[in-house]
Amino acid sequence: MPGGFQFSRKPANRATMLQTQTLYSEFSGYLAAALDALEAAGTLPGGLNRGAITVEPPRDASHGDLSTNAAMVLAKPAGTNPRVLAEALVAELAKLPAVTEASIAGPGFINLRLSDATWIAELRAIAALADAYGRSNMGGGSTVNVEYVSANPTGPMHMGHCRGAVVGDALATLLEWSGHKVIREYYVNDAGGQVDVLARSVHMRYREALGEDVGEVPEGLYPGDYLVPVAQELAAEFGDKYVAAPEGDWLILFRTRAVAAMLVMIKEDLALLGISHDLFSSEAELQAAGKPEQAEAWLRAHDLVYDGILEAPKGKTIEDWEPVALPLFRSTKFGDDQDRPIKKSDGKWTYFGADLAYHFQKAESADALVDIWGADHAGTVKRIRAAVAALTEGAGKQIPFEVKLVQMVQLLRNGEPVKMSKRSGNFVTLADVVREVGKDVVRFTMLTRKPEAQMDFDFAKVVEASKDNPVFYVQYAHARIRSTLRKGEGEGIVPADAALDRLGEEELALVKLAAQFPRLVEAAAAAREPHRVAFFLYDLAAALHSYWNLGNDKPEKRFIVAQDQALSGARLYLAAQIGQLIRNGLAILGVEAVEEM
RNA sequence: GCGCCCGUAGCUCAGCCGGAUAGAGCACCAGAUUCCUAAUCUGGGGGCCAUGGGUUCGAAUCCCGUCGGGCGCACCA
Repeated sequence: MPGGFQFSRKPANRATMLQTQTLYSEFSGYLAAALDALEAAGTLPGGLNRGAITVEPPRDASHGDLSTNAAMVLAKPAGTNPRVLAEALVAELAKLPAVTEASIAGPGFINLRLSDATWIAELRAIAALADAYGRSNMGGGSTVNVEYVSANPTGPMHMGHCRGAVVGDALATLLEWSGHKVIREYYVNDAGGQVDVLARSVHMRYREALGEDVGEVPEGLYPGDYLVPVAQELAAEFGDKYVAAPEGDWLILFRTRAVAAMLVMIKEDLALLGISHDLFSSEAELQAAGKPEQAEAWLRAHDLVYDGILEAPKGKTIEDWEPVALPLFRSTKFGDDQDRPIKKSDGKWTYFGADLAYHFQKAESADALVDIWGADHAGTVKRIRAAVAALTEGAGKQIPFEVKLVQMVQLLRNGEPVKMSKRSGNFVTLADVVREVGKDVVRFTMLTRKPEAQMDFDFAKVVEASKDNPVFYVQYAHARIRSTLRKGEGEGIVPADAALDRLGEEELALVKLAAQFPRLVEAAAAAREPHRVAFFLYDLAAALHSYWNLGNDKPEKRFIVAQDQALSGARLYLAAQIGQLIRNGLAILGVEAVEEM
C-alpha cells in the first residue's frame, strides 16, 4: 500500500526521543517504502536482497543532498536496466514533501535535493538535542570493555605509550556516544620478572637512601631516579632492616610498594592527558585467584592444551637450543606457526598463559572486548584471539574480541630519531611532552591519522609549529563563534529561531555538513576509528572559517547584520549550533573547546 | 624464512562496509584585513593512487602475485 507510510519529517519527535535515527537512515526508510510500492505495483519483483543499497551524501555537493545506488544494485537481479528502474524510483521519491528534486545521473545514481525546510528542521534538531546531538543507541546498551595503556608498572609513562592511550580513550568515548556501556580497563602486569627487577632497583635506591654509595647503577636494573622517593619512604619506615637481608625477605614488600608507587605516577601522567580508567586489574590477583588454572583445565579438557615439546623458534638460529617439555596451547590450529607455552619450565605462568585467563575474566562482565595494543605485539594476536574464542564459546557466551593495533610512533627531534630505552633511563616522558605542547595538541595530533599507519612525532616541529596544528584551527572556529555570540549579546541580539527561513544557501551548506555528524559518529564507532571525528571537525571548521570570510567582502553575509535583528538572530542561532557541534566532536576526542584564543 | 601493518601531490596525511572529473594541510605562485579575532579566507600549478593480474555495471578501496618500508617471531613483557 504505497500511501500507507508517512513522508513528513517530525524533528520534534527525533529530538525528544533521542533515538539513533539520522537524516540518512530516515531516508533509507522512505526508500524502502518506495521499493515496497514498486513491488506492490509489479514494477519490481519481490524478495530482492537490499543489503547493498546505500543512502548517503554524494561526494560532490553539486549532485544534490542525498544519493542512492538502489537502481544500480537492484537492476541486475530484477532483470531490468538501471535507468528504467531509476525512473520508476524517482517517480515514487519525488512524491516526498521533503524532496524538491529527484534526478538520475551517471550510471544510475538517484540524486535527491531536499527542501530548505528539511535542513532547517535538522538545525532545530541540533539545538534540541544539544550536547546529545550525535549520540545514538546503536550499541543497544551492550557493554564493551576497552583495555588500553596497560603499560608495565615499572616507571612513568613515556611517549611510546601515548598513541595507544589517546586512541583507546577516544575510542572508549566514541563507543559511549554510540550507545555502549564502556569499561575502561588497565591491565597491571605486576606478576612478571620485570616487577622483580623493579623491586631490586628500589632496593638499591633504598641502600643509597641509607647512605650507601651505590655508584653506577648496575646493568639490568632500572636507573631512573623516580624510584628514589619510594626507596626513601621504605628507608624511613624500615631503617636498615633489609639492607643485608636475603632477597626473599624483602622482595615481595619492595615489589608491592614500588608497583603501588609506579601506579600512582602513571595515573598522574594519564590525568595530564585527561585519561582515567574505570578499572585496574592486577595480574598478581588474577593468578592468586587461580584463574589461569581454571582456564588451563578447560583448555586441556578440550584438547587445546597438551604437554608437548617446545620447538626452536623459526627463522632464528639459537645456538644452545634445547627442546623442553611444557604445557602448550594449540595455536597452530589457528594460524600460528608454532604451539605456544602457557607455563614456563619453572612452573610459573607465561605472559600468554595469564593473559588468556585475564581475557576470560574480562569476558565475564562484558559483551565485547577491545584491546589496544602496540604493533610490536602483533605476533601474539592470533593465539590470544584463538584462546579467547575457545574459552568464551566454551562458557556458552561467544564474546567478540578485537585487537586494535596501534603502530609505532617514531620520535624525532629536529629530524633525528630519539632513541628510547627504559632500561637505560633514556626516554622522553609523556609528562614532559604534555607540559611542553599541551594536552590538546598531543591528543589531536595522535588522532589525526589512522592508528594502523606509522607516524613520526617530531618534538621540535610540534612545539615550534604548534600554531599550525589542526587542533588550533578547530578551536579557533569555536572561539570565533563564541566571540560572535558575545558580541551579539552585547548588542542585544541573541540566537533566535523565528526567522530561520531567511537562512540562505551558504548558511544551509553549513547545516548540511553538520547533519552528517550523527552518521559519522556511528560509522566511526562501528569501525573503531576515532580519527574520523577529528577529520570531520577539521572540515566543519574549514566551512565555518570560509563562511566567516564571506563577511569580509560582503557585510550582509556576516553573522551580525546591522539593522536586521531577525536575520542576525537566525544566523546566531546557526552559529550557536555549529559551536555546539564542535564541542560535541571535541568532547569525543577529549579536547577542550576554548572560548577565546 | 614466516606472520601482521603500511605504500595516494615535492613533504605530512584523508578518502566513510566499491560509486560519479582522486581531496586537504605544508611548501611554491598570485590575491583578500577602515570590519564579529588574518591562529582566517580566495584562486593557481602539482598524482600511471608502488607494480602486474583477477572479481565487478563500476576498484585507490575487495582477492592473488611482485617490489619497497615498518614491526614481530624463546620459557621476555
